[in-house]
Amino acid sequence: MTTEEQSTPENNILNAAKEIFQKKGMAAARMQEIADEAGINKAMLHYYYRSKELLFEAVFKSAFSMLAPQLNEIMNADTTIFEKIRNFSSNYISFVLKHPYLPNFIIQELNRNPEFVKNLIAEKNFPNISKFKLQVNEKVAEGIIRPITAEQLFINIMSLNIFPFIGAPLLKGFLNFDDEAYKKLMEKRKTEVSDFIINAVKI
Amino acid sequence: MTTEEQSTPENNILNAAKEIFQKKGMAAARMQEIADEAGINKAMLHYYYRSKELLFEAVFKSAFSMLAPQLNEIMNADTTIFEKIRNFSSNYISFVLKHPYLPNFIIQELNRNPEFVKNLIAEKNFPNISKFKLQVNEKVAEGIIRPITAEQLFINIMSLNIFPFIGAPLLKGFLNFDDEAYKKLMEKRKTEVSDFIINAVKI
DNA sequence: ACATTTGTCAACCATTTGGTTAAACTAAAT
DNA sequence: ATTTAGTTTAACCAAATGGTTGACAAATGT
Repeated sequence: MTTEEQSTPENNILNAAKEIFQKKGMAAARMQEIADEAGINKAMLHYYYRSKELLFEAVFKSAFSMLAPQLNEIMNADTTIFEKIRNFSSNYISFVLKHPYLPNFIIQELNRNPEFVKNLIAEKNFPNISKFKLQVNEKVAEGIIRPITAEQLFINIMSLNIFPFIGAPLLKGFLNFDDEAYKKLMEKRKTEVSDFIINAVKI
Repeated sequence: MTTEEQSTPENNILNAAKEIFQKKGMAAARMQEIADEAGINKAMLHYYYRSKELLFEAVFKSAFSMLAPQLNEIMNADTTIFEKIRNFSSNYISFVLKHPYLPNFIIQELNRNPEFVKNLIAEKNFPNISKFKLQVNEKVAEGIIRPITAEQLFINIMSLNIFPFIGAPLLKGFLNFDDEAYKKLMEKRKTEVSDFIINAVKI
C-alpha cells in the first residue's frame, strides 16, 4: 500500500483548494472558484473547513509536508556530503518539475506572513540542520572541502535548486527561452547543479 | 545632480503604493491603505492613476527599473567574467539589503502574471545576455573556466544572489537565525558568493 | 477682477466576497 | 415507519472594496 489518496469530500476540497491557492495565492483566491473546481456548493467549503483561513492553512501544511521529507534527507541521511548534494539536487528537481507551483507558493505565503514559520517549526519532521552542520565542519577540518560554514553551503544548495523554478518567468525572459527549452535546461540541472556545487567546495 | 526624487503628488502616491504593494502584493493591497500611507483622499489615487491595475503597473515598472541597470552591468560591462561576478554579487546584495521587499515583489507578480514579462522585454534597457554569452564561451574555449553554458552559469549567479532574500523566512527557520544573525550572514555573502562561483568554474 | 482649468474631498454606489441559515435530502439505526 | 445524525443546497447577509460624483477650493491665465 503506497500513499494512495482517498476520495473523501475533505480530500476533494483540499485538492481543489491546492490548485487555486497555489495558482493565485491566498488573497487572490476565491472561495467560489475553489467550490467550482471541486464541483460542489460553496457552503460545503465552510462545512468541512470553517473558514478560508483554515482551508488555506490545511493546504499550506499539506504542501509543506510534501517538501519536508526531501529536506530531511539532505540533513540526516547516512551518506557522504557529496552523495547528499547529488541526491537532493536530482530528486528535488524531478519532484518540482511535477509540481511547478509548489515552491513559489510556499515562499510567497511565508513572506506574506513570516510568523507562520514558527507554526511549521513546531511540527514534527521539521528539518533540522544540526547533523549536516557537524558533517560539513568535519570535512572542512579534514581538508576534504574548502572552508565554508554549513549555513552558507546549505543556503547555496537551496538557492541553486529552488530559485530556477521560482524565478522561471524572469529567467525565461532574460534567456529568451520558451517553456520547452527551459524545461530541458532544468532537466540538465539535475546533474549540473551538483557538479557545480561539488566543484565549488572540493579541494 | 543625482537621481533626486521630486515631491510631486504622483511621486508621493507612487512611493506609498510601492510600500503597500511590495509588502502585500497586488491582490491583498487595498487602495484605502495606499491613500492613508500617502496621506491623501482615496479619490486622488484614481485622479492621478485611473485604476488599481494602472497604479500597480506604474509601481512594478518603477521597481523593475531599479534592478535592470545592475543586471545590464553583469551582462555588458567591459571587465573580466570574474570581476563581473564579484561586482554583481557585492552590489546586488548591498542594494537588496536596502530594499528587502523588492526581489520577492518582482518574482511574485511575474509568477502571477507571466505574460507581463513580454511587456518588460519591449522596454529599452531590458538586460540582454548575448555579450555575456560570448564571453563565457570564449573563456571555456580558452580553458580558463570549466565547460559550462552561459545560461546555466547565469542562472547560478542569479540564484545564489537572489534566493537568500526571497527565501529568507524559510531559511531563517531552518537555520534558527534571528533577523540580526541572518543579516550578518548576508553581509558575508557579498564576497562569499563570488568566491563560491569562481571556485566552481575556475580550472 | 474674472474665468477657466486643475486639484481635493466627503459622501455615495454597485459589485464582490466570505460567511450564514434554514430547509431539504440521504441513509443508517431504532 | 420513524427517528436521528450527517450532508447538501439555494437564498440570503453584512462588510469590504474599487471606483464615481458633485461640490468646493486653489491655482492659472487673461
